[in-house]
Amino acid sequence: MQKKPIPTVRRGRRPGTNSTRQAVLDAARARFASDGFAATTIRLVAADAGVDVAQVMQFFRSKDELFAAVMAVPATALERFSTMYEGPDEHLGERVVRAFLMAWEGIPEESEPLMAMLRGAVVNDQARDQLRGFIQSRILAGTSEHIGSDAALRAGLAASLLVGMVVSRRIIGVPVLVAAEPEELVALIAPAIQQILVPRPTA
Amino acid sequence: MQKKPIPTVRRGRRPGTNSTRQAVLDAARARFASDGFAATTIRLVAADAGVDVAQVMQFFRSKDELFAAVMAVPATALERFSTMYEGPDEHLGERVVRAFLMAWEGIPEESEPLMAMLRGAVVNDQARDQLRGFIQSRILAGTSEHIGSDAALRAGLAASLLVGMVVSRRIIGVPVLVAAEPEELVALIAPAIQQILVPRPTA
DNA sequence: GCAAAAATTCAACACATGTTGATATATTTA
DNA sequence: TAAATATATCAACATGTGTTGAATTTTTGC
Repeated sequence: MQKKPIPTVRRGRRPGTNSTRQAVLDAARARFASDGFAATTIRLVAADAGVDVAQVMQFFRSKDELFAAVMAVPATALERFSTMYEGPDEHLGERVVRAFLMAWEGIPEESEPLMAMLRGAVVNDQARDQLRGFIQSRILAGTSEHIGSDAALRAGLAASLLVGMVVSRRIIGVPVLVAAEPEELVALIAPAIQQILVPRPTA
Repeated sequence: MQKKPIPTVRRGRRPGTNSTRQAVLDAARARFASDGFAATTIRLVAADAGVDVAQVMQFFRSKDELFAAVMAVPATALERFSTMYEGPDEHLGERVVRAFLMAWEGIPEESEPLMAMLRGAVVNDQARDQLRGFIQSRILAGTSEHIGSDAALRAGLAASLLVGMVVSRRIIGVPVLVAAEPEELVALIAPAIQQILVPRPTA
């Protein structure tokens, strides 16, 4: 008797260095960003990463923790966000709009977690909490000196409107918005945001 | 031998008039609006309506068709929408913002289908298509005379921003926006929308 | 060198979901 | 009144999902 005829895939640990965990995380990030939380199945992520399903559970303990790991990344993206508020002047609106567009349309490593958060916010508490915090504090953090007593409302409002733009462009896929050049969008939206953030007429 | 001891619930058709179909539709509208498409199960809708699961399938043939039936209603809400553009003048932005707020915060029969559309748009093609059409054409339809060559982009953009406001207020639940009075929101956003819709400075 | 730990696959469970078929009662139609 | 149709319940199936446990191989720590 011979051994098993053709062991299609070897069973145990594979030789060499193991980069599987990162592969799983990358696959998950892409899936959560493009398919949303509910439609992303662990089996699909595993297949994308070329790994068994149980591996995903081994590294990250549950689907929720995998999602948390994916969304932990935006912390990086958000730092870059903050620096974009430096240089206080009357072009605040323009800088804010640019920051949003760049954050959501930059390199996948940074934009995908944001998309995952956005898509997930409808179904997943974790994502909704994170997005809520993002909307409420992101602009306010960088501009508190500029605005008056209703600063929080104005900042939250501005962020909300910009989230609407991103949603329409990246999730809903409204043709005119998808087709528009980023600079075209900046030119149209910046004055509006400026007007919301800075009480006085555009100056 | 007696008959069955206690037939807890009678089996066949019940006497009198049947309002079940409407009850199911109402329950579905409320569920889709508050829980979204994926999280709304047919069993839950049936329970809300006090009906067996199979009834739901009997009346509407599938979950998708039930959702379609729910979203067919906004046609009504959208007519009301159109009339709000009458009276062309420089307060266009204000009227548009008010129209959005009223549509999404009015009576449940009209606002719930819109919420269902919004929540569903992330997961369901049907909802996404409808929302896309809504964003692209709703404002444009009532304002084409006012704006210039890039009318479509400006209209789509304005609608997108307003959708962002509704999403933040009704779905994400951003505290400052939830707490704000509608008129407060109108006062802050209207000038911004006006500026986007009408190229010239606010006049 | 050897035992413990880590990485990997396979098989299966438990559960929820959309959907269907059989059956029973009421209403409507012929 | 008899047949056809509409409304209602129940039980079950097929499928997909997150999750778990056992088995197998490699690497690592002592």
